Amino acid sequence: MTDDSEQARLVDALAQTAFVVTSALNRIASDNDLSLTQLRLLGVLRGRRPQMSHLASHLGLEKSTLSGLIERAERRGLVGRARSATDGRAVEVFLTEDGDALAARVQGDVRLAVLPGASGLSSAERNHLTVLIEKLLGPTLL
Amino acid sequence: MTDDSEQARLVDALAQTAFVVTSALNRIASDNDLSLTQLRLLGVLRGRRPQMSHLASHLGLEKSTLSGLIERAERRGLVGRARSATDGRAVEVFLTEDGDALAARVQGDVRLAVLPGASGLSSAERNHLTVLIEKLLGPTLL
DNA sequence: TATTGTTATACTCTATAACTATA
DNA sequence: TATAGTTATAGAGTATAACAATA
Repeated sequence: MTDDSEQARLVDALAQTAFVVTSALNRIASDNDLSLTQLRLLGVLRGRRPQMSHLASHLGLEKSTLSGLIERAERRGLVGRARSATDGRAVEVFLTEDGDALAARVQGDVRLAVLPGASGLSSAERNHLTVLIEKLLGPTLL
Repeated sequence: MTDDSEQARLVDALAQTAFVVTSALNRIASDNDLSLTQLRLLGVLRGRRPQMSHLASHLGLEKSTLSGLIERAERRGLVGRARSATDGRAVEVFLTEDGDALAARVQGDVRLAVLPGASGLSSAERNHLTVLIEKLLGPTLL
């Protein structure tokens, strides 16, 4: 096999992985009345209490986009906002009790969704796959 | 390592792969003034001339969603629509010359984007990774 | 009647630009 | 002046429901 077609096959496999995993995440989000972005938001907020600005850059969103996102999540009772005690301009975001419970449920759903696919691999293969992915993503992050 | 934490690590690696690859695809799409959905659309249309209904189910979209998507792509001169010769209800979609050229460029960009990450792996590792991903996605598709 | 596609409507996500308040 | 956040505006993507044309 030439290096070129190897490359193409890996690219296709990665792209397909992205679409399949994203589809699964989208379905899980939908089943819980969430968008994919809100699912990410809940995941990021577990155990954290970031400022709006930090959260925006972590999610790769504009601050105005995040304002809207948080506004809708807050209206649904999933997150709360509080003025920072040390910086009068800053606002901290946190999960409510309901939001944390939902985040926990969603995380469980995600793990369940991967189970059937993973069961086709041996334990050694799963570990090897994990290591290879980590090695691929590690240095340059594409 | 317990099976549970193995599982969690694989799930995390897959989710991270999805986000990283999706981010890269989004950036490439943006650089070419496309949305991620339009990038997918161009990829799917290369060398094909599907009906609206088939295209919608292939992309996992509602027919009304696809109508809007195609309408915008058509307005930009990337795709065309034509009534089916054999079924007066059906509409076929195809890439214009401009659309095909853009699709080719985008495909090249995607391959370039994966290069740096892939270069951290040996040829044998790349092939093994590809095989494992294909095995994971193959049977159940999550 | 069933299928194919479009249109109307509504909501989320997204960005840019203008604004307010604080540092 | 610079930073943190919100609001106004606009456009894309998405779905549901109602509709028209064809099978």
